[in-house]
Amino acid sequence: MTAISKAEDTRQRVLDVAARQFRDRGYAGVSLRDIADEAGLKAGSLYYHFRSKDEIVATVLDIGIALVHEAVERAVAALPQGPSPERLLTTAIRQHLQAFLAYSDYTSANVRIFGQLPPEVRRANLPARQRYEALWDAIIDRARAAGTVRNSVDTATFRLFLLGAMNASLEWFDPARGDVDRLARRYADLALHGLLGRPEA
Amino acid sequence: MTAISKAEDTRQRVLDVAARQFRDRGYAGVSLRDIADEAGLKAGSLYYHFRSKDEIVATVLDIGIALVHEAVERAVAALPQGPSPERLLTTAIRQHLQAFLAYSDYTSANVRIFGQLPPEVRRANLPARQRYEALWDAIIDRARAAGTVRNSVDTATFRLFLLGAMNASLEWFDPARGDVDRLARRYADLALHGLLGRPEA
DNA sequence: GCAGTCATCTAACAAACGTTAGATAGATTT
DNA sequence: AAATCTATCTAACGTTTGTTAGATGACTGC
Repeated sequence: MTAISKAEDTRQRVLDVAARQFRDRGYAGVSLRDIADEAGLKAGSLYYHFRSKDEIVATVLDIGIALVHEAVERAVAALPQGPSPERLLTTAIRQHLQAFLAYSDYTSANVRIFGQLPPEVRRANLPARQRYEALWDAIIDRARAAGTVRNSVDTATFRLFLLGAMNASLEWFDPARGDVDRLARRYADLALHGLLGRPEA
Repeated sequence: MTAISKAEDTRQRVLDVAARQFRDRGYAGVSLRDIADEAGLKAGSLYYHFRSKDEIVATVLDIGIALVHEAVERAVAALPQGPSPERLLTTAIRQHLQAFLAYSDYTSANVRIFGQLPPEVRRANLPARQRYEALWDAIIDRARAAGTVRNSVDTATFRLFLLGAMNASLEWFDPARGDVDRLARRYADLALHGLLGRPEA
């Protein structure tokens, strides 16, 4: 049995509760007493684990990005050499959606409340965001190198378009009632071929 | 000169200020004193114009949806008879993005803070949301009737995909520095033909 | 010039906020 | 058994919250 200290256990429970409450009611809409209540301790005790409310939300943000980043990076690295653009992007899309929706309390902090946080908190998490964007740009450019990507499509534009579409699934998709894999197949198909398929001349 | 009552003028100013502050700091992160300060009156005076803070945010939500709904509906109705799917969807996408970004303080309330609002406020605005979704489904189905839409693509899935991608532009696109029309052309191209264009057999 | 409506103000309310200091009980180490 | 460390609690702090009641001065219609 691995020795998990009581503090670490409590800390994790606090973060889980905080992430879910931030998602539902926003950063300012959740008080430390709300979090403490549901995590089974008193508001003052939170300060044994975190220096401030800002530090709690910053930790939630970091965890959310890290989980998705690792999942996508690992899956793409595990592909056989020289995958087709379809295979490469379908894999990245599936992994993003799976991780994103599996840890949706944490990831939704990044989507829903990032823009409402104190500037210092935002600033601290920007590097992690930019690294994840860079990962996607690299994936898209790798697909482009295989030759079948349309030249008229800009990498950053496509990345913003695709991540926007995927991240919005947080607002309506319920993994308990729908099949994430099927969603991923449909979104990959749309991202790669669009509503119509072949463009006109 | 049309006689705009002083009350109506103040009311509009309050809504403008409230929308922008909600966007930046969330619903609970903005106090009535914050709004009153920037609108040039005292917190208590807000109650001459609105019954509660909830009513202010509900009004902001309504305005945001109504502006975009009307813009898209009007532009689609003004198209010549029997437009091609490309023309129809490109027009709808352009209008959505133009209105969405032009009134971004109001529309971002719908995207950013809707999920964090008290359930009664959410419930009151659901019908307007559903009507806008129905408008898009009608547009997509009309394109489908023209025959060139791929059968494998589901209407609701495409609508969620596309609206998600477009609405995310709120988080990064600055109309003062970029060309909304160009963004619309690129997004329409991606939505219709994807990254690759023609799907494989 | 008077009455009434309009739009705003001041001042207060109880409740809730993030945060801190110091006490406390159980576990671990000496 | 004593001393230390760990994790939590209680109780309070000053500030801010949404909201209300009643006063106030400026316009409007007569």
